[in-house]
Amino acid sequence: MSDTPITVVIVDDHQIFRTGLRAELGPEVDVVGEAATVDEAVSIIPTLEPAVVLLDVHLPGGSGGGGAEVLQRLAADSRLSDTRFLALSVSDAADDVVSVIRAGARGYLTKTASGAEVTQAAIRVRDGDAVFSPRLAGFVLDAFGTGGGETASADDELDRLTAREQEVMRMIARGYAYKEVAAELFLSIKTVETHVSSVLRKLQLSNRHELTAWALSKRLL
Amino acid sequence: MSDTPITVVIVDDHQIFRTGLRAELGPEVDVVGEAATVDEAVSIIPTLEPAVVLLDVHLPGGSGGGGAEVLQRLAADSRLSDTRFLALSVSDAADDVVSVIRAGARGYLTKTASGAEVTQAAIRVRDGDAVFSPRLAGFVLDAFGTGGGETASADDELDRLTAREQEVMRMIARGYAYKEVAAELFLSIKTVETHVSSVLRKLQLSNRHELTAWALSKRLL
DNA sequence: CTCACCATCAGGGATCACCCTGAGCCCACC
DNA sequence: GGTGGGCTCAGGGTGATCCCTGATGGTGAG
Repeated sequence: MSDTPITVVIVDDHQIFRTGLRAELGPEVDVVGEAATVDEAVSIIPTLEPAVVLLDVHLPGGSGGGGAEVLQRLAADSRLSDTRFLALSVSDAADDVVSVIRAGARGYLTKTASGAEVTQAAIRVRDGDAVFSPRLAGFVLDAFGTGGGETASADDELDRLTAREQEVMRMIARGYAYKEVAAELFLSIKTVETHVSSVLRKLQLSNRHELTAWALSKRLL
Repeated sequence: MSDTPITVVIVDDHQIFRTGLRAELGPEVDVVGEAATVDEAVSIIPTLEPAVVLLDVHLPGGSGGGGAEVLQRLAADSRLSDTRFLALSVSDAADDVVSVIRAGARGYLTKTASGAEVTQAAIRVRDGDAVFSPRLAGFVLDAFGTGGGETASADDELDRLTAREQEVMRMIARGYAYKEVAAELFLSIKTVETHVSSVLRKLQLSNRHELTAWALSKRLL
């Protein structure tokens, strides 16, 4: 515990929530920046080098990966070796928790938490603890406890897709026609076809309906 | 538009959000009370008689009915004949919107709205307008708009499908190929095609992906 | 009985989905 | 400077999807 405030960046797409969080956080923390989208977060966090990032799980922007995408895209940044991420979400859905924790978050609070609770959680995360909302604690132990060392399997398949493939995959899984994807991403239909074929082959699926089911099961939509 | 501020009650289970909303709302509104649960809301709103209630759709307490339950339990209260309800939610799910609007809310904003937008919406709702987030507007018109007095109910479209058409529709919406449906129901592929065409025409949809989305929105899968 | 509606199926055509091969470009890595 | 991978696009093909027209037989209402 140092005497200087903990520097914090708030990442949330709701302006009202960001304002409320700023007001509710105690003097132990110093909000040095805010971001409302995945891209904004990826842009400002490395320059601000905060001690803790309060990260909303459901975020617009980027390629649709939400808070987990922020973690993935910043994972390799050496400037952030001392930065901890604390996930905040209205959701207590198992898959949301698992994906963001797998991506590197050190804690997970639901937005029912008070400002004081978030403040204390930020302090504990800064000091290396992992913090979870009480009713998630047991569940988290279930999900990670038995699994020993490697988690591997879950995002393994997704990681084998390139960035462009993931982008196309999400739209196809949502039911967009090839021509719609092409128009949206400024590609030719043939390029979209190529990406879709790659995705289906890599995931060992045979059509877009199986892809939709797969994406739903992985909470990618 | 009067010169006196609009009296407002905020109903939301997140303290941080309530604080943020208070801070972001403009001087045109005067927050006279807050509630965090269904029961609290039902208790305080009749005594405060606010002009507008900003009502979260997902609320704890009561019998689990969320914001819609608040509306139902206060519907008969004569003290609230001049009180308007404006729903706020992180969700833009069709069912959430429909249920709370049916229960009597005069508008629906997603929590991505800024404080200024909420302020303006509160003013318009107080003046009798209905206010919806832009991307919900079209959808709401679809669900309620064309029908004058009657909402014509959700099952109306479904009832227009024959038994066989519904059977085929469910399988198509689940992603079955025509030949698979044909094999499962002991029909020729051509018959399946006919039924699918009828379904799409009756529901004014253009392909199986829209059908899947439609069926999901109606919870038929 | 007639008429409307439903379920069944066919032919034919337009479009879309998916696959395979091949190719040019850029960029990072060795 | 070659080598590999990712992104882009094309041609050509097969099967699936969707629409339109048209036909048969059954069934219940008037």
